[in-house]
Amino acid sequence: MMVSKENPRPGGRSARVQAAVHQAVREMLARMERADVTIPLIAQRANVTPSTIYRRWGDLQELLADVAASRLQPETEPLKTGSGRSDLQAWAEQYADEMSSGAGRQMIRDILAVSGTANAEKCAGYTQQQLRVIIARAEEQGEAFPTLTELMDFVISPIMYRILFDQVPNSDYIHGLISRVMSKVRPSPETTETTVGVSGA
Amino acid sequence: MMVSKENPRPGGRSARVQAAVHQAVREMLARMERADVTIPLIAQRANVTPSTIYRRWGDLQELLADVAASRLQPETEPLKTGSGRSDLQAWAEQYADEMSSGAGRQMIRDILAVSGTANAEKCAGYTQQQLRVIIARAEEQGEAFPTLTELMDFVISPIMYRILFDQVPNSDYIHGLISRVMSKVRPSPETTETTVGVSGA
DNA sequence: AGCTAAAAGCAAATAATTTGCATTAGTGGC
DNA sequence: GCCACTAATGCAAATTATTTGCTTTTAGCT
Repeated sequence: MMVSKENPRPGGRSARVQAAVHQAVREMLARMERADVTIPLIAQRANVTPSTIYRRWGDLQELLADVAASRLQPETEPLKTGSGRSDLQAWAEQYADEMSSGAGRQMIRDILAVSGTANAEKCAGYTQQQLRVIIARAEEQGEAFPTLTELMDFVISPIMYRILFDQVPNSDYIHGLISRVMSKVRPSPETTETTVGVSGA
Repeated sequence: MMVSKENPRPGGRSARVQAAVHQAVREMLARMERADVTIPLIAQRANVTPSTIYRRWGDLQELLADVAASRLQPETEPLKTGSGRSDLQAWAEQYADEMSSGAGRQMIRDILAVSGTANAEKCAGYTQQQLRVIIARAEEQGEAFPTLTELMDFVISPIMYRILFDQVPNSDYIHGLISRVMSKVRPSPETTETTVGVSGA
């Protein structure tokens, strides 16, 4: 059988505890200052003993990262808006909005704060999944379209950098990124620049 | 007078305490597991009482972020290698190396982990400072060269994204990014795409 | 030199974290 | 379906980190 590598024993109670703790964290993050969120308080709200949380997650950072990663999982496919390009524009704007909101920003930070990269990779994986859907649709319709690597490098990365280091990217900025990456598409049938591809997976 | 906005009273003792604490943190990060670095231990090594650290920095995360930000300040100008492009290539490779090393990665994470964006902005500011030097040199020699915004968006951002979310960028990858951003230079004298510029500062 | 207040030290009080042991409740064998 | 097995949780004591009121030191100023 093997349900998954994680949770050696995912049956009833463990799952309930995990759900209760996650929900407690989400509620508390919504209702109070993040600095006031502590493991003992979370435990109390989740009707769980603190040592359970310490044993399962280790510390607050890891727990917050775990919760954030699960919240960043997209629940819907990118909207169909008519063309690959406009799908991309609409999706990227929503992505930037969600990520640059106070809550979104904090979730990314929580994910990046822990030393293990598992959550961060999961997060990037979600993004790539969404982009692949858009790419596949565009190609199905015969549109020339950037590769996944190009989109990650020249649309997602600049947006994320600004969110993390600078200021929030607005809609015009995103439009500019997309214009630029689209204009590069199909520069010539066989061409230079195979060096960019590193994508893997 | 007004020495700076920070440190209302930067004279002798405060400065000594700050230096001792910073050095203690650097030494401990070099010598032990980060999970074992605690404020009481830092205080002991710096010959300072823990409450001093708590009052000045608040908590361990803020202290680590402060130390990391000060360590990321570049100490030298980008090397001159002959052309703007090769300056950029050399500098970007070194930047990526430093940032993707275990220590560099951790410093970025420490900086991003705190809610205030002051340290993150400082860090991005350092990068821009270095790039401006390269740009100025290139333009002085009449080379066509990308703008600061273009370099941040299409060279730095992809590198940083990979470091944070994915895997370390290698030299070929960076070369590809630079080729691409250079190939876009001077598409036409007066041109479209004024929408990309948001740089500020 | 002397005054003032910011910064640091000290120690007691509070809160978080760790840990050993007891209990509960999934999982698989029968 | 019952039983044995063991992972996961609960509980409470011990440890460690953090906060806080008060005192002492010392930089900055006149």
